[in-house]
Amino acid sequence: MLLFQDLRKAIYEIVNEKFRISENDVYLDDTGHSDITVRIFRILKSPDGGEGIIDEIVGSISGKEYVEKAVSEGGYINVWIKRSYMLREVIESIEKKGIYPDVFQEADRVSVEHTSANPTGPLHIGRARNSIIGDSVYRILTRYGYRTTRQYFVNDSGKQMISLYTAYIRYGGPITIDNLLENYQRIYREMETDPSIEKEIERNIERYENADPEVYETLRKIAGVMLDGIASTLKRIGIEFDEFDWESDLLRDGSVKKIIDMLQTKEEDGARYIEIPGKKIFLTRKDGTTLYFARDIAYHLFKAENSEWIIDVLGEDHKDHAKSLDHVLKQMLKLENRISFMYYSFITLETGKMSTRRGNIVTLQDLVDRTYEEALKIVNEKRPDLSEDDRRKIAEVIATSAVRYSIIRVSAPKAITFRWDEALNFEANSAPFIMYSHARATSILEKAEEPGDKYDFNMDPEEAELVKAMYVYPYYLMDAALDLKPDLIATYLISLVQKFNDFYGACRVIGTDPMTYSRRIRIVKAYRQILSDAGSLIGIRMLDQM
RNA sequence: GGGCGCAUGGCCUAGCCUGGAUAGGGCAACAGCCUCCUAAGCUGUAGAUCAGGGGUCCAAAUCCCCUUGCGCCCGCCA
Repeated sequence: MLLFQDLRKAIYEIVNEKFRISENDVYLDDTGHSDITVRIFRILKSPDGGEGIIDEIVGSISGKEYVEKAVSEGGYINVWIKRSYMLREVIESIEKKGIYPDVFQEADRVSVEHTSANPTGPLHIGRARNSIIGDSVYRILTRYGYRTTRQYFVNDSGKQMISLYTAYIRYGGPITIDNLLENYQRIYREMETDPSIEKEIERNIERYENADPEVYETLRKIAGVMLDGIASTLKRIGIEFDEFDWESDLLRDGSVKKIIDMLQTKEEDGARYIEIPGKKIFLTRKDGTTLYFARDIAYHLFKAENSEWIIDVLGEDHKDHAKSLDHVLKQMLKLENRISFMYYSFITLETGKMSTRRGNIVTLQDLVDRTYEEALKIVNEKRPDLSEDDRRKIAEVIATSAVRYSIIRVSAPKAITFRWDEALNFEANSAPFIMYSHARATSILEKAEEPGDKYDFNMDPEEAELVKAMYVYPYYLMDAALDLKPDLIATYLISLVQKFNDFYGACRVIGTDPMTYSRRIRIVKAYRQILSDAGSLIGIRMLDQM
């Protein structure tokens, strides 16, 4: 089986044999000039290049069985791949293996750590960007053939968490998300005028690190309730974890202490720190309690035991932290695992930054709920023929897919200003736009009879374009996986759906002659399969009707 | 003050790493398309000094430098 990337490589080698070029000079063209373009400015300019050699190269490329034609135009050789070849590759893979492509297989184990939000309150949409990016990366790498583990590092021993605990002790009330959150916001307000609170928190940190069972048990219970809230909201949009790794476990089994002893620490007022180029990094406070950096080193060494490739999804505020961490792990501790940090910019509201402590947040829960209400309204309008239960189920799938799509479609380094009207737009460039085409494709197949075994390749232009868009899927999958760019899948999906919509408008399936019918049914089946495959990578669930 | 990131039609966004053929989409606007597989769709019109300036190159949205604006960081917080 030759995928697009194999063809590209083969053509590169043909050209490179005659004249040294860069691999980047052979690329997927999406401007309509060709399928694969070879840039030959360098050859034309060269004294030993020129027309003769170009003709020879064009001749060799034309000779390949999958090449429709190759022509030199201006500074390019435009290569067209046979659509029949593309169609056969896609259809055979799907009919024989049930999936396209089926060739990816990687030996390495990958740890994807994402979310890892302090369980001090419900997840807001800024934090949810972390989860959505992380889960998409997990899905893409898994599809690409890696053995992946999703990990959440639960901070139950930092100052914020102890503050939450201290607030609970001071103000009481039930251990519920609402009450704990109210207490948490209250303690930060009162801390401003009452310095004794700070002291109380410090004492509790010390008690916690010294495994005072009273503090430990209550705090784990509090963290558990908060974490359950976060986890169940995430589960609603299809995000789950393989492991919840608790900071306090690393504290209790001595691994944090071991790390601190291993490093060449210096002291200042009893606080231990290390020096890396340009800065001091404190690992402990003067009272001996540990700091996040120390615990994070221990955590990364823990992850490194089971994964060759460690991926952290982090907010842009963690860039310096991660850079220092990377230095310590690789330079000082000689860790050889591959480590990738993915950064994303924040989501802000039109009214400004979000803050759990101050309470001005849009939670993921709010967003999904409101998106669901909006989706339900539209489904009720469009499909009064369906049962209420069906309409609710459809609205739920639309809402969860739409929320994920609206966040993943923007590349990670770009800041997002959240606007309700944009979040609730279900037209083109949204998950419902993608899902709708799946429902239409399904509808055709439901009405259709089984086609014959034979089909021909006399495709209309819109069919041929759709076939190319499907054939090229592995190429985008590869880029998204290796460059860690889940947003590429969103871009790909939209272009694929647009090609299907063109096909749908221009080409009848049902009621055509047997050979055409047989081919088009196969195309629609393949499309449906590839669409839900690619959609699932970014958490879009397909519906058979909507 | 130092560091990192971002800037593309009224609005949102792709392309930038790896420089090359008319800068792709979408929203909003305007004009059309349902006796035909779901109109959450499709077709067309209009709209862009690719933040500004300089440089490198046969060729710059893309690479380099400067400037401006915005976001983030510079804790014995995480």
